[in-house]
Amino acid sequence: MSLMNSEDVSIKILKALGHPIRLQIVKSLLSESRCVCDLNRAFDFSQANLSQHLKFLRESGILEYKKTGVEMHYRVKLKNISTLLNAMDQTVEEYFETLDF
Amino acid sequence: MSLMNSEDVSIKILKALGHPIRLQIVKSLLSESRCVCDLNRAFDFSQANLSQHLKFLRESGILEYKKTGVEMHYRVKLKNISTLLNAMDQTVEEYFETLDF
DNA sequence: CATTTTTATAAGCAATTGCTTATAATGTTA
DNA sequence: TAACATTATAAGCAATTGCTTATAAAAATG
Repeated sequence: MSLMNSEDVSIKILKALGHPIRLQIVKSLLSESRCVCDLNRAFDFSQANLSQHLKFLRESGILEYKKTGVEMHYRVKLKNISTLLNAMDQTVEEYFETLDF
Repeated sequence: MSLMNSEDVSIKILKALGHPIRLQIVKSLLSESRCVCDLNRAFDFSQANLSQHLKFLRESGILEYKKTGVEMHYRVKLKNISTLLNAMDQTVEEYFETLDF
């Protein structure tokens, strides 16, 4: 796992963000940390599915968590993800501008 | 295809970039446009494989091409991809800084 | 202590992705 | 025009991904 080079890390992060559920989770954690139960109430995918996506995001390095009693509190570990997602929004805006109609 | 909303576009772009070959192709096109034959010589994946990845990148909106004789010249259509990839590099840097050792 | 809440993980399966091989189509050149 | 160069696409298959259902473990509560 620590044998990863820069390119591996890039790919891992891009893959992690390149899924609608995971992107939604990350966005919802940008401003504040939340426990799994909270996320589970907010969205309507199954608990198992949510947990699996959280695992993926953890392993990509994007999220980290802290245990408090039974609850697991997740938050964004990489501050730069915020900048990255802003750049993403800009790119999407440009995408729509380039559409011929 | 034009029924895509912002989130769909984000996902499509992230998925397109989230593959080592495609990321490599996009990076190699950041500074200049190149024909497929050129890319085919530069990298060592099969012509069919290269062509399929180019199709994916075209359909994500990231690349565009122009036909000149038999040659197809590809280039980056979304200028913001450059900013996005810079943010990506920053994030990767942060990733390595956060590693415990 | 039995029950409930919170979370993770494993197993199984359908859907998607990615690659190879083969073929076709369109220009170019001898 | 025959051979070659450039590119795209289709078919087939293995590998990966994503979901559901089921189960387990740990902490909180009655």
